[in-house]
Amino acid sequence: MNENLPLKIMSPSPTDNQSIDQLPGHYIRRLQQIAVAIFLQETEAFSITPIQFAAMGVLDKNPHLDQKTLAQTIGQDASTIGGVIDRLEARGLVKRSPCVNDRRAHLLTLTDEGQSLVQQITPAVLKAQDRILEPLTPSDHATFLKMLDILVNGNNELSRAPTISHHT
Amino acid sequence: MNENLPLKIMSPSPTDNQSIDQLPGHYIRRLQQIAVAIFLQETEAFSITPIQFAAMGVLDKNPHLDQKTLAQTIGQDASTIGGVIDRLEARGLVKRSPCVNDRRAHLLTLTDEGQSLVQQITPAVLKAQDRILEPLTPSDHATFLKMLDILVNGNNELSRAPTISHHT
DNA sequence: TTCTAATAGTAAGTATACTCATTAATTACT
DNA sequence: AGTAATTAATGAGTATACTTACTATTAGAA
Repeated sequence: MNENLPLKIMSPSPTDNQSIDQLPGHYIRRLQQIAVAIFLQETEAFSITPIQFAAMGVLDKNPHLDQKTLAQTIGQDASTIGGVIDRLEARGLVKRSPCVNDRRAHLLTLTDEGQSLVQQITPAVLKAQDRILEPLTPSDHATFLKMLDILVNGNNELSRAPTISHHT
Repeated sequence: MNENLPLKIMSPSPTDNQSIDQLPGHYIRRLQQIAVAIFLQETEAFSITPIQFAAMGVLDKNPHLDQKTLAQTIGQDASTIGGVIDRLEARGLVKRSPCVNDRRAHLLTLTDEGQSLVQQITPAVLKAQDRILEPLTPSDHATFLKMLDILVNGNNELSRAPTISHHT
């Protein structure tokens, strides 16, 4: 009869269904969306994405890094980082230079403009991080970060782009 | 002199730099990558993505949902869900039918094949969720999920695709 | 009731994030 | 030394995930 009524008219909250709401994967995805949204809000004036900032932050501390090592450092696929660097290079924030020791590799360095941008944007990035955790009590911040660390490092080898380990 | 040496030769661990490792946003992104990787591993035989499963799971419990409501339910943008449904429809798992009450809207329903797939894949999905949390002690599972819930719901309005609330 | 505002869905554009395949260069092995 | 295996980077292809703009439709207000 009312077969073609949109459900929201009959039931205002399809979120009542349990299967989605209880899956950690779903919450993790939502939190990631929110973290990105907050980051973009706080850094709006700079037109920078979280990944672009992560890449520039690593290059700021480690100039002359090759793309592969940069990708591993921030937990990224080699072919993803290529596009990220393309965009940063197009904006004049990063420079690719040939590596004399390995002519396959390109070494990456921040330009002066790139270094300046990292300095300018850092306070906004830190504020974004605070805002993400704000709903938790201060004492829970450390607990949550600790658990994130355990989960990421405990599952590290399962990721498609495992972060470099020290092999001590 | 060694200006063009790749850094990994000079220093085996660019991950030593602190700025990235301490940012919760970075850890959240890494955990999301890992959660997707585990999901895809466990459900490999079905060629389904986390978002596709989330959409089908909601439609399984709530047939005749319109796209907008579905998108809000799983915390997704309206234009993203269009492509997701396109792909599910192309595989014959979901059917779009016109809504007689609102000719702008399309109502979504799982096909028999879609329902069957949800049933078949659910155990693998649940196993994937367990694997994500495995590095934590069992008692920490609940704590972590509780914190995720606080963070997601506490920041919900900041997301680009806020989940429907009940307006009680 | 007609004109306007809001809404559902789509489309185009950008940016991750992965896959597999390819190319070029290097390393390892015979 | 010469061949084989490995590696760094790129390119094509797919799938989120967002933006703004656009169309069609509906709802509301003068």
